[in-house]
Amino acid sequence: MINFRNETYRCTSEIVLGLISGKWKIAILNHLAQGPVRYNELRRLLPEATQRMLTMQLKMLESDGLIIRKVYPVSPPKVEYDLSELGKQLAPMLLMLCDFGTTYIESYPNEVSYTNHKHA
Amino acid sequence: MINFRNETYRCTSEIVLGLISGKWKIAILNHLAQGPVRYNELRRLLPEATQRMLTMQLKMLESDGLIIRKVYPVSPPKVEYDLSELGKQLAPMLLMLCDFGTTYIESYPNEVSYTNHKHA
DNA sequence: CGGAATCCCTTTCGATACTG
DNA sequence: CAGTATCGAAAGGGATTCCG
Repeated sequence: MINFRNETYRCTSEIVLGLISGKWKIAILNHLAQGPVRYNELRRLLPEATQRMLTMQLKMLESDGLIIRKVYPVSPPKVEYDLSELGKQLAPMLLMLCDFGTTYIESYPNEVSYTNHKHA
Repeated sequence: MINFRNETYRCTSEIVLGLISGKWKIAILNHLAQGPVRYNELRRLLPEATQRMLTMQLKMLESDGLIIRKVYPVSPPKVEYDLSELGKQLAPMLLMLCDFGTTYIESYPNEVSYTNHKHA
């Protein structure tokens, strides 16, 4: 058994699930993989995320050490989010998750469909 | 965008998170990786899981096609759970999750401790 | 033996409005 | 520009009891 930050886990994989589980975390990490992004640009990239949720997910990713929040002391304010070194190491794992997901849905072809956008 | 079973996803990895997120799913899958297990043996292996939760997680894994529930029409009843072919394909991915988890907690050595068991 | 049913609490998430 | 604050709904999970 593993005790980490006052929680008990049976496998380190359970810790990782906690790191990336959250409505927008994967989407955020995938965007940051292309390079640093400003807050409002993230809002534009994830139009269905409420401001509250986006901020919450960013705060969790930051406090878990996966991303870095950089504040530029200018006016108007400028805040940029970027992957940390730890966050960059996530890449191959996220890729495997995608790969299995793709394999998985191919087992259920008539339950899948694709759309370019979903306008709320 | 991907539509799968009436849900919208931005990446197939988000689907996978849904498959394995749940209090006991990882633990169940890890045990089943050693071979088929009966219901009450799972209860013994996961003493902290309530009967209700264990049953719920098993039902989800089964309806998602990752495990197979085999009922033997004998008395007393005998039910065995086993990995499906899809479930067996999870192995390398789960291993990567473990690996990243191990790497991750090594970045925070003084927030980790280990115990053999946790007796409720 | 292998569950299902009920009740309740906690966490997560959405909608909306406001701010330095 | 980049957030907070407040309220309430929904989903996840625990405790307990009952059943074929």
